[in-house]
Amino acid sequence: MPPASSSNGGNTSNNSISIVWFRRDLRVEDNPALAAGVRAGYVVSVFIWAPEEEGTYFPGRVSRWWLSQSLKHLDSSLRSLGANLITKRSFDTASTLVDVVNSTGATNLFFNHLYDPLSLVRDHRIKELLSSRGLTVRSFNADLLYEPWEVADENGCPFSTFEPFWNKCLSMPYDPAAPLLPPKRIISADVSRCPSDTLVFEDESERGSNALLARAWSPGWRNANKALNAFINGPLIDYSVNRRKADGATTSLLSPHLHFGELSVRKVFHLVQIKLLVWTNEENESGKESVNLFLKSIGLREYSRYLSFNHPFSHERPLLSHLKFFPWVVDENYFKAWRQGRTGYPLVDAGMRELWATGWLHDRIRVVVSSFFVKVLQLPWRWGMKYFWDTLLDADLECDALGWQYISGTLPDGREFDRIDNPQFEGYKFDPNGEYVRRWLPELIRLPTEWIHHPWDAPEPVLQAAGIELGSNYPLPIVEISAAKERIQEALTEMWQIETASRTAMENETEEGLGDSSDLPPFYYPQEIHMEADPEPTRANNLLTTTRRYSDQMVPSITSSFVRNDEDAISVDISSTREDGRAEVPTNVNFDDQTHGATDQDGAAVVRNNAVLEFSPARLQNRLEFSEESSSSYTERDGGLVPVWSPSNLSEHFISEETSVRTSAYLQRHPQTHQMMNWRQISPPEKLGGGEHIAPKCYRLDSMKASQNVAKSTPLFLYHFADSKVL
DNA sequence: CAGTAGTTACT
DNA sequence: GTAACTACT
Repeated sequence: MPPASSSNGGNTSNNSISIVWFRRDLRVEDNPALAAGVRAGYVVSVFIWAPEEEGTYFPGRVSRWWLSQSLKHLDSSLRSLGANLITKRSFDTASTLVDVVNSTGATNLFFNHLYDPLSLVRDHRIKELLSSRGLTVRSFNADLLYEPWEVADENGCPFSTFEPFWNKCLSMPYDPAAPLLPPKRIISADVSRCPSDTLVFEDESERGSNALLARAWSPGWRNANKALNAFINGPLIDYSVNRRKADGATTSLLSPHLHFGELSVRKVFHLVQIKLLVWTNEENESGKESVNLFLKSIGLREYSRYLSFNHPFSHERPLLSHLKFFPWVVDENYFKAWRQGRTGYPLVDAGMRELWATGWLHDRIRVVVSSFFVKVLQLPWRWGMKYFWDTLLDADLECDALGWQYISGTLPDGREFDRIDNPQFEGYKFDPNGEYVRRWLPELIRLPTEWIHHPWDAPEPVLQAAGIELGSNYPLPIVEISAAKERIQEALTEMWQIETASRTAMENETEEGLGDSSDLPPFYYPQEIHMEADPEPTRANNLLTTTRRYSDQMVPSITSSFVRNDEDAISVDISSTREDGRAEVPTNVNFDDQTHGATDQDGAAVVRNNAVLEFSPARLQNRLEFSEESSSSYTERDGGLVPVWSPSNLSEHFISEETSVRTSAYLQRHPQTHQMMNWRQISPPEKLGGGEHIAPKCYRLDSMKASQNVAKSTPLFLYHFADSKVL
C-alpha cells in the first residue's frame, strides 16, 4: 500500500514525490507535467510500454523505431538534469503505475493529456484508481494550442466543421499558453526499488530496415527543435509555392516529432507567429500566405484531436453515416496491389512504393493514394487507414482518421463522395516532370514525360523504346477510371435500395435496439498482410508474386488485441507465440508476471491471438462510470484537468448528433439518402408514433437550422474537471 | 455588363 | 477532369 497522501489541499508541498508519467510528450521543454513534478519536489520519470493495450492500433515497425530512439534521447536529457527515465514493460498500465507508486512512495501523479479514444478511457480509469488510493493526480495540456473543451461556438457547442473551428482558435481572447523552458535541474526520487525493464522495440528481422531510417531521421526533442528551426528559417517562406511538389523536402517534416510530443505545438505556433509579424512588416505576401497555410496544417492536427475527443469513434466509424450501406469492394487482391504499388497508375504506385520503402509520404500523395483507394478501388477506408497506421513514420490515429474520413466523404465538410480524382491529372499537377514517378518506379525511367502519368495511352514504339511492356513489367490500370465512376453510381443506387429495405425493416420492427448495436460490425482486416512482392521494379513482374522478404517494410500482424469483453474476467495470453515469421512486437522482455494475470474491475480485457479489436460504443459505454455532474468552469489553464465522461446515453447522443451535423454537398444533391438516414436515426421506432410527420422536421437542409440543431443537441461528452475533489 | 480565360481546389 | 471562383475584355 502506498503511503496515503497527507496533503490533499491542492498545493503539493515542495518535497513530495511525484511520478511524471511520460507518454507522447517526450520532451523536457514545455512539458507541464514535468514542470509540476519538479515544482513539487522529487521526481520519478516513468515511461510505460504496453502496446497490447492499443489493440488493433499496435504501433508499426517504423513508429516503434522512432519511439525507441526518442526515449533514448529523453533519457539522456533527463539524466543530464539529474533524473533518469524509468522504463516499464507492462500489460496493464494502471497496475504498473500502482507498482511504481508502491516502490517509490510517490504521492503525486502528473501526466499530459492524450485524446485518442483508448487513452481517454484508460487515463480516466487511472485517475480514478490512483485518486482513490490517495494520490494527487493532475493532468495537463501539452499537445494542443487549446483544449478541445475550450473551443466552442457562440452557443457553447463543439464545432462540426474545420473552418469555423480554426477561425475560432485563431481569434480566441487569450493566446495559447507560452512555452515553458526546460527545468534547470531535476531532483530524483529514490528509485532504487523501482528498476527499469529493458524495452524491446524491434526484432531481429526489423533491425536492418530500421538502421536505414536513422540515415534520414533524427528522433528526439533536441533534434525536433533543430528541424523546427531549419524549417522556419528555410522552407517556410516558400511553403505556399512548394507545398504542391510531391518531391523534395519542402514541407516541415515535423509530423513524427509532433506525434511523439518531442516538439511543443505551442512553441511551433509562437515561433511561426514571430515570422508572420516580420513578413507582415516587410509586406511579404507570399511569406504571409505560407505561414497561414502552415498554421492551417497545425490547425488540422488540432482539429483531429478535437474530433476524436468529441466523437471518440472517428477512427473506426464514419462521422456521417449516410454511406453506412455502401457496398464496399472487399477484395484483398486490390488491397494487395495498392500496397505493393502495382495499380497501373504511376503516381499512385510511386507513392505506395515510397511509403513502403521509407515510411514517409508527402501530404499531397497521401491524398492521391487514399483517394484512389476509396474512390477507384472502393475498398473499405479502414483497411487503408490501418495500413497507413502500420507503415507511416508519423502514424497518428487522430490525424489519420481525420484524413481518411475526409477522403471518404464522411465528414460534414468533406468532399463529395462521387467525385473521383484522376491520378493522371494529379500527376501532372504534383509531379509535372515525372521525376517523382521515375524515382520510385525505375521501370518507367525511360518513358517520356508526355506519357509518364498515363503509360497506357503511349504508342507502342514509345513503350518499346522505354523498355516497357504493359501487363508484364508494369501493370495496366487495375481499374479504369470510367469503370470506377460507373461502379460508384451503381453502388450508390444499390446503397439506397438497401437503405430503403432497412428502413422498411425498421418500420416493421417491434423491438428496439437492433439497429444501433449492429451499426458497427466487427472490424475485419485481412490477416495476410505482408509486402510479398519484390519491390524492386527491375525484377518485378506483373503478377503479385509471393516472394516474401521479411527484412523489408512489413506490416506487423495483429498478433494480439484487446477485446473488451462483457465478462469482468481477465485472461491474458500473450505468451502464445506465432508460428510464422511475421513482424510482431517482441515479447521477450522483462515483465512482472503478476501483472500478467491481474484482474481489475473495469478494464476487463482478453487478449486473443489474431483477434481484432472490437471497441464499440455500446461496450465503451458499459465500461465508463458516468458522472452526473457537469461544469462550465473551463477557466483553469492547466493542472488538475481530467476529462470526465458524463453523457447519459452515449450512442443515442452520438446518433442524434449526427443528424444535426451540417449536411454535405453530396447529401444536398441526394436528399433522399439523407432523409432516410435521419428519419431512421432521429428516434427509435417506438418513439416515432406516426412516423411520417416526424421525418420532415429532422432532415431540414437549411444550414442555419442545422447549426442550431447542433447547438441544442447534447454534446456527446460533457467533460468537466473533477479535480476540485482531489487537489 | 456578360462572357471568357485562367486558376485553384482540401480535412 | 469538373466546379467554382477570379480577372479581364
